[in-house]
Amino acid sequence: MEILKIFRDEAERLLKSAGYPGKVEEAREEFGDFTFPCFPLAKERRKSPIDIAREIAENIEKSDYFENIESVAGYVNFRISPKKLAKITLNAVLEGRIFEFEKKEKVIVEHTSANPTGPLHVGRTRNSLIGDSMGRILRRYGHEVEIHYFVNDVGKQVAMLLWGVKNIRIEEDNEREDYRYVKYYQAAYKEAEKDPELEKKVQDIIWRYERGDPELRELAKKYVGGIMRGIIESLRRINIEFDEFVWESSLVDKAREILPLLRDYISEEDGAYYADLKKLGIEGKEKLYLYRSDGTTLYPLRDIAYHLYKAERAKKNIDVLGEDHKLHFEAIKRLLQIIKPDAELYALFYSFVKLPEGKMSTRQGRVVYLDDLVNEAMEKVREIIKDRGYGEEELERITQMVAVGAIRFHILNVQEEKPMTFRWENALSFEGESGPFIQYTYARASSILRKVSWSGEFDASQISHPQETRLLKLLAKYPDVIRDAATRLSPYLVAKYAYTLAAQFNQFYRDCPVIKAEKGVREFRFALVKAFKEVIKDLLNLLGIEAPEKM
RNA sequence: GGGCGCGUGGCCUAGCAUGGAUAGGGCGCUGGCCUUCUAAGUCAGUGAUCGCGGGUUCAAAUCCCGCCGCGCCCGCCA
Repeated sequence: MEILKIFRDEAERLLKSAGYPGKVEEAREEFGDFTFPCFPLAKERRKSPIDIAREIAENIEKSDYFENIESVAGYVNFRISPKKLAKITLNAVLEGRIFEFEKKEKVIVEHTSANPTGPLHVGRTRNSLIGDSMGRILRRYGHEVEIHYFVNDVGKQVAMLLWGVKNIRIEEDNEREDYRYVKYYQAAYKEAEKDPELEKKVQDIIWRYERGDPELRELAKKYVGGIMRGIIESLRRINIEFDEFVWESSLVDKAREILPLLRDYISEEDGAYYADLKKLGIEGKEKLYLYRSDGTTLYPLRDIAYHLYKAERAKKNIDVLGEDHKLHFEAIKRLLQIIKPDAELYALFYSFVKLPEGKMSTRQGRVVYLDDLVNEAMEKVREIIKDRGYGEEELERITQMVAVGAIRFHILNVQEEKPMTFRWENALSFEGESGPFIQYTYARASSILRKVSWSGEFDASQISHPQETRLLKLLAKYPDVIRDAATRLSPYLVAKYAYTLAAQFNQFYRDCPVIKAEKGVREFRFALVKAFKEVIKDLLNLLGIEAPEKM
């Protein structure tokens, strides 16, 4: 239910009946809510914009949707009636209608899909958080959403890991599996630097693994499976879960089957096959190899097989991908659509999280692991709330919520394609534009409602304070924000809005006493606080952040 | 070299898709506000040639062209 559209439509209806049909725009607050710039009309009407605006304002019909319509410097400004707004908005929120969107289609969101060669680091986590939040937003928007992780157990990286497991002896301690096994991977790469022959041995592992070599499958089950368990555990700590894990090795046969379907676009070279991207209208690369001359498949082919698998299950597919995948994605999409022309495939690209000293790399051990970030954040939160008289269990619970809130918000609050540099002091900031700020605001609202008993009745005409109106106007934007985030595939829009809304509530909180307000006003404010609480809780949920009643 | 993305106060960031009225926030720094619903809050001050140069327009951070800087991609890796 889009609330502002009701007012926008009314403004445009009034303009039309005044003889000046057109679109209104959002106005800066000091001028009103909607504005109609008259400059473009000046030429055709042979009048100055100022006169046109004045004429409209003088002749326009009155409406109880607007408390004021006036002309200022060539603009016609409309100011929404607070009473009308309060009535529509509060009812929409409190009856839950504001959260309802049209039922849409099935969507698969694939995210993270990190190589299972070691623990998850913060660089990769941006992918996970964007994907997870995107999934939540699409679900809220009415889609039936399924979240996928594509487990890359076939490629060279995993072959390196397995080579390491077989050939390098490492003292294992009691660390979690992902931390234990990554050492084989790192050691194998060190070995590869010294020994150029290793490349061949790894190719042999790839070949045998693809053909289902039992010993290698067994090893992969233990080591790749173990690392995956670690990654899943790390992600679970920050509220991320998946509906389906698709193992790449399970798609090798399917990958071989689809090769002939692409035959018109494929050429052979020494027994290897590649797609001619130029012929497909894709710039940046000529030959995309799909099949090695030794008879093993290459990642692009397996990826097409996977996308075909997904396209058969859902009309719409969204991949969350690092910026390095742009060309690959274009190619995959074209090739997929040759096989299945009605497949709808979209990508949500993001830039890497770097360290001040450069790109994160598991191979080189230059990383900040997600678990370390979570641990640090928890320690810092614990330090802040340890003397607030919470019981042990509650303290741990709040600590966890706030720490995760800080991390998730920090990463989600930036436009996805903007490069990010990880800095501890920023990631662990709990003040200002941060997750804990919003959670704290939620706790304040909860605290008010906890202290009163209220029948649920209220009178919207009791609206009296500008801060009440401001808060309502922002609440009324909720449906537009969700629609934008869902259609533009941009979770950060939700993060920005959540912060703005919380900040607005804090101003209301400062200026408008609720519990001590006189009868009538008090009930109206209860309703407003309750509405804010509902909406901000939903927004936090879309960001994967829990809303603490106390903190 | 070609392609894609990013460039906004000391630092981080919104606005750019759909051009409009003094470019919003946050961090930092300075100074206020707890006898009233949680001070993880709030108020005031500080600080911006919107990378550079042209063009289009009544109007450009926003659109177009050229250039510069940074990142990413251009592999029988994934």
